[in-house]
This record gives sequence, structure tokens and C-alpha cells, in this order.
Amino acid sequence: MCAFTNEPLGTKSSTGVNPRLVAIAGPTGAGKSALALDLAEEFHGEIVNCDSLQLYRGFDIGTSKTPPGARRGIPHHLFDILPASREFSAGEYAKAARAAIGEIAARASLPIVVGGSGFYLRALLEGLPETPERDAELRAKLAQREQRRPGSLHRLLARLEPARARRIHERDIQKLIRALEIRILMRQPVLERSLATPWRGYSILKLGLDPDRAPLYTRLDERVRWMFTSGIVEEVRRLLAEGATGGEKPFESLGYKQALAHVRGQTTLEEAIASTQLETRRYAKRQWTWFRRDPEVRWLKGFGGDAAVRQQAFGALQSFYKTCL
RNA sequence: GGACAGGUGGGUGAGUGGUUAAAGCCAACAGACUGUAAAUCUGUCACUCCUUGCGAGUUACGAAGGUUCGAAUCCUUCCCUGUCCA
Repeated sequence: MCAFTNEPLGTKSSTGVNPRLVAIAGPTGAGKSALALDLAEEFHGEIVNCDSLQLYRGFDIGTSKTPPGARRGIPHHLFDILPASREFSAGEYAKAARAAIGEIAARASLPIVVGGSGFYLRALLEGLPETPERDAELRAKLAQREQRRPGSLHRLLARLEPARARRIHERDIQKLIRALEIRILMRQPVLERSLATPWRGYSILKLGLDPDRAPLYTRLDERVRWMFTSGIVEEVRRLLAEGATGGEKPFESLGYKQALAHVRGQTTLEEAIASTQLETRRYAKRQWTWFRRDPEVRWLKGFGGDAAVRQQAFGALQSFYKTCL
């Protein structure tokens, strides 16, 4: 067994050879974490979370976070770094992830980015334009304007930035507000792409897990039922007891939303389970839609835990190492 | 056995003679997404064909008949379901 190292081969002065980075994408429940652990063991890797909810402390069962006891000694980064009350953004995530990846590569380990948050992954790997942070006051004003005159936000954006307006539906208020916020705060149109800050310096291999839909859905249904019989409700009670109001961001997520409603007596347990199962399936579909569009993803047919998939992934990594020499 | 109520597209549920291939909702399927992203939003949704058009044809509202220029809608019989009375 050869010892893989992420050290650029040759001397430091040799023509820049980039450190490598592996990303594992795919729908929820496809076995990304399992595959990541296997790859990390084999290729001396460290895992970097790219899941918008596993960032949160105390949200463990409903996010299917790998428990510390099951991490096989592999370092895990960007898990449990946020309290429930902390709002986050793709931009902040990218910054944090790049820092973590830099450190991992510096010690010649292989960063393995794992997660289903496509937008976060793109922010990390491709960069986001440099735009202003959110401005609560302005957002409130825009929201009010829309409420008073429905459709007005889209009309306004169409006037200020027609190209952008064409890509956002007039009813997608969330995105319209963000686009207008940027335009107003920057006082100039955001040029397509030109402001993105590309991330250079890494050779990237993107793997995508693509299990058959029916077995994935069966597995998701089982996983959701397991969550509800194994403590997500208690987890929510504990978070509330520790001071959470239930209005925090992660409480809007799959499973937690339903568990909260159940804790508050608004739904039965079975209703909560059924609703979570349904929405989880739809979420998986949206993830597929997102990742399928990425031509760089190298798809592996099956679950991350399948022996055949693991072999394919190993093979992909081996040739990745060779071609990057 | 009797009295009511009802049987509509994958589900639910409107429609009670013509602009109804049949509202709405749900599911399903497809998609968008430049800082809330497990979020937010959109499209399609009987079948076939083409000149892809607010196009043509076929099939469809339990079944079979009937009335009518025209029926998911009215009539008859039958089948089935629910509630109540025996």
C-alpha cells in the first residue's frame, strides 16, 4: 500500500504543483460521509464539512452528523462551529472552509470536502462576487415595498439591472431582495461573473454519488423514522431548554421543523415523520438537480457504502494523484 | 329487506346540459437559483400526431342503454360504497 501524501512532488521550487482537494457531492442519504471516511483513511485525508446544517452545534440527529465516536480518528472540520442563533452565509462559509483547507494542505493532508449544500460548495470552489453583506434595514424596506405593491421589486430590478432581473422570477422575493440590496448598496450594476473571486491553487476532483432513486427513498424514509425514534424530539426539547426560541435558522430545516411542531403539540408524531419523509425526498431531488448541472462532477453509480463505489472512488483518486504529478 | 347520500383524472375535491381534457389543492416529474440555500422560486402533469398552434385526432367523469344538435351534468336499469331504519 503506497502512502499517499498531498505534498506537491518535487522540490518546492519546481514549477508549481497544486495541492489536491477532493469534494464529494450527491443527495442526502447517498453515503457521502461513509465514503469520505474510507477515502480519508486510505489517502491520508481530513474531512471538511460542506453542509449548511451540520455547522450547527446541538443539531446532531436530524442532520445525520457522523458522531465523534464513529470518526475513526479522522480530523473533522467545520462541524459544530455555530450556535443556533448565528445566521450564516455562503460567503462566510467559503472563507472559513478555505482557511481550514489551507491548513490541511499545509500539513500535507488531503482535504476532503463533504456535503450536500451545493451553493456552499460552489461558493467555496468557484467563489462568490464581492458584494455587500446583508443589510437588515434595507431588506425590511424592500419587503414592505413588495407587500404594498406586489411585483414592484421585480420591476425595480428590471429598471436597475435588466440582465439580473431576467434570471429571477418576480415571485422569488428572497432572491429579488438580495439582488436589489446588492445593487443599491454598491450603487452600480454587478457585472456578470467579473466580480467573482476565483479560488486558485488546488487541483480539484469532484465526485458525485448517484444511487438509484427508489432505494435511496426507501433508505431516507427509514432514516427519518429512525431519527424520530432515536431522539430528534428530545434534541429539540434540550435546545429549547438551553435557551433557543425555535425561531432560529436551523429550526427551519428538515426534521427540526417538524419535531418542533410536534413538541409544541401542533402535530402528531406520525404526522411529523410523514412530513419529514416527504420533504426529505424532495430535498434530495433538488440536490440532484443542482449537482447534475455541474459538468465537473464525476458520477459514481450507487451508495457511498457500496464496495463497488468505494473501489471506483479509490481508482479515481489514484489516477487523480497520477495526473497531478 | 327499506330510506337517504354518494361513485369524477395517481390522491383529494369542484363542476350539475355547451368557452370542460374537466377548477383548486396534494403527490409525481422536470427545472431555476451571485451571500436565508435542508432556504426561496418556476414549469409540466390523459394519449397520439404534426406545419408546435390559445393546432388536429382519440379516449375519459362506476357500467350499459336512452333523451338531446350537444351530457360528467337529464332519464332508465344494473353494479358498488357510506350512513340510518328494520
